[in-house]
Amino acid sequence: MTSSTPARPPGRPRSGINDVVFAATLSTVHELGYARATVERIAAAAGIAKTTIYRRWPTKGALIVDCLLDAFGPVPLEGGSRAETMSAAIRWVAGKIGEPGVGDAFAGVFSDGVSDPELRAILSSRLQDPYRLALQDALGEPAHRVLFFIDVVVGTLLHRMGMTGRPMADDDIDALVEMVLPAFR
Amino acid sequence: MTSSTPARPPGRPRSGINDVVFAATLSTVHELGYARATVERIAAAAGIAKTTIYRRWPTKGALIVDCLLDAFGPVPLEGGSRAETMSAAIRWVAGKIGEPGVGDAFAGVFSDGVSDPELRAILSSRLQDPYRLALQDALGEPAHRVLFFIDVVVGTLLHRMGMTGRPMADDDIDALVEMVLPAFR
DNA sequence: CAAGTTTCGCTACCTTCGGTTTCGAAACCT
DNA sequence: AGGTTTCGAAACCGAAGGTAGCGAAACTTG
Repeated sequence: MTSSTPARPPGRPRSGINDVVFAATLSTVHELGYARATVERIAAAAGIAKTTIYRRWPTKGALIVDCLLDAFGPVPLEGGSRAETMSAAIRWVAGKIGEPGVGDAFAGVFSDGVSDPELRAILSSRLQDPYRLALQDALGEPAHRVLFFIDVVVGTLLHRMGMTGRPMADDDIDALVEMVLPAFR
Repeated sequence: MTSSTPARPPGRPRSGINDVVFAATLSTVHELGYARATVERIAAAAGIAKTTIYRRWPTKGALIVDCLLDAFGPVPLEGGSRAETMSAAIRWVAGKIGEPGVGDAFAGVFSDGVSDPELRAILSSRLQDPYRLALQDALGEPAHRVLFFIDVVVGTLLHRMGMTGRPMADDDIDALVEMVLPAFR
């Protein structure tokens, strides 16, 4: 059973700072915006060196994606009607995007991906795919329908965030839910 | 009547290169992506000096916005039923975003605006507002409803473009039209 | 305790890019 | 010809992503 207790590798162990870095990332992005939240500033806010960040994440984009994965966590999909499941998912992602720093970081890394195919691949495979698969399973919809659903919901929320700098208000989220549900009845 | 013939100002006149610059911008963005389409490369593609561009547009973002204004032109809103008007507007913007370079440029400048309030103001006032006002007039909807309509349509199209690198396919545009229309009946 | 291994912090550095400055040459009007 | 403005070219600045090198710190194993 040596493989099940994979004896800690030699050398100095990594300090458990991922959570600190994620928190520093969100707060820095929230305070300064995505572009001014440089890796150096994030490192300073986390109380570590910039090189330590680059030792763990290959690029700023990868750091942001991991940070978003940590911030979002799993999508809540407890049983209920299809309409309830979809409504809950929409309100959940809208709430997350409204949390301080999350929406800015999301919109920022999404924007960077527009002109960076490698980042786009990371974004698609690490961030979008897990939720897409969970939704396919919960809703019994084919992949392209779920991708369309994600485009509409996330696209709308990010467009509002990007144009106004603020998350979407609750009554518009209600309108979004009421518009999307009939299309997937 | 001296004011109606505003005697050309003295000095060397500006050469008529705006159209050349716009074309060079779109083709460069299309070939290299938004981030790699540097002002220097755009200028080279247009056969002019970088400083000439900065003499006419204060920032890269302002150049892109003017380029997009030129590329989009006025939204076609000839009379017809509300449904026909909205459907035509959706398909028109989807087609424009699908033109080479336009979608990339739009998504890129939108992304930059996320962390640049000044650019966001330019984007909102010069690009979004004219179309919003035209739609308010044509549809008889209040501002916040038209803004929601724009968030949904443009947000969805840009999210698809940003995640896949390609414009949305026709059948998904059909689904978008069929989802949006009942919400504005 | 000593050797070996890995991570950490720090500093310096490279490259790219947006944007500015400077200057001489060209184009236009009077 | 003289005045005014634009153009192209080149050098330059500052910010930011990302890298390299080094000594010190933190572990494991003998």
